[in-house]
Amino acid sequence: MTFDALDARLLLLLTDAPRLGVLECARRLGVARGTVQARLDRLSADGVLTGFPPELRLDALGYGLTAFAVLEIAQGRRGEVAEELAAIDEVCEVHATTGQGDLFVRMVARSNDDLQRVIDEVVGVPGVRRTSTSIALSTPVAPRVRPLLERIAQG
Amino acid sequence: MTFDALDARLLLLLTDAPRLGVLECARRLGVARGTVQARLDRLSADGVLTGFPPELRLDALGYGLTAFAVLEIAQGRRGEVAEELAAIDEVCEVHATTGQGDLFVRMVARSNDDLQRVIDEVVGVPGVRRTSTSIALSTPVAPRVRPLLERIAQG
DNA sequence: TCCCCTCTGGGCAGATTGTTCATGATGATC
DNA sequence: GATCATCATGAACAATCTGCCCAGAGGGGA
Repeated sequence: MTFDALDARLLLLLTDAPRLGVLECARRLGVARGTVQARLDRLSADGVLTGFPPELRLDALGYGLTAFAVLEIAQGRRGEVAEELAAIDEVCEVHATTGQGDLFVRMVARSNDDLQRVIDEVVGVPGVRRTSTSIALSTPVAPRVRPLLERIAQG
Repeated sequence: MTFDALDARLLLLLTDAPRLGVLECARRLGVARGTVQARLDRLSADGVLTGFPPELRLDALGYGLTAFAVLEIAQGRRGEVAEELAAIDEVCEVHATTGQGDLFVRMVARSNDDLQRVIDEVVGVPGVRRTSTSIALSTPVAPRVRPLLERIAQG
């Protein structure tokens, strides 16, 4: 499985203008249309490119608050707890981590009251021992992959 | 600015099949093509829908390790530190938070050695006081918005 | 040298896009 | 109750793009 500069340039292009057609991509990259099609197919087949999910500004949707929680889990109940967390709509991301905590959770909410409710729900999951939460005040660097792609593209 | 069930259903549809054409969306939603077009335009104009970035599996790209760091920052140097962090390619996300730490960082790396290097780079940013890092062992819930959309769509 | 793989450039029929228009339905305003 | 603005519909148009096919060229490895 290879990933060359052309792949990276293609993905960068699609990052900037994701609903671009194959033909237009080919033009901008200076390659044949079939090449772009083949690359996209291959990237998908290899599992590198898993999709183009819509990127939403949750705050514009009413979910203006983001909070993080570190959960300490009772012995051997991690999987079970993770499942319960996944069932909570406002839980947007869960990682199992090394270190002080066992699970790391990102969640969103509409208001302070709403956040209180979500947090209660999260820490109320059976198997959760100790928790510590903090609220995101701002996001200096929003989730991104661009720099890595640019490096591969020899930007 | 409104966001109704149709908008949510449209976005869900695009979540599942992002490179779907407008016409096909219209068919599946059972509405006229112009309606879908208008909705997409409006969502973009309103800033709710900011794009369709390609979703990559970084591990398939060689970046198999994800780590989190909580940084305590020297008084009044948060902005400055955030800028420095943004300049590090492997830093994929930074949040300013309340609570024990001041900045929360997500980063990726190719290997343990590589991670060591990245961490050194991060904690070496001038203005960073104390740090604590942990490695993501698994990701039970990958970043998602789906449940919230489904709720709005009255799923 | 030969083989394999990829990229290229072309062509084809069929589908899709952006756009515009007139027509209803809905709901708010006066 | 009448009027107006807003939004969805369905249809039409030319232009473009898609998926698919093919033959040929070039580079790398056996």
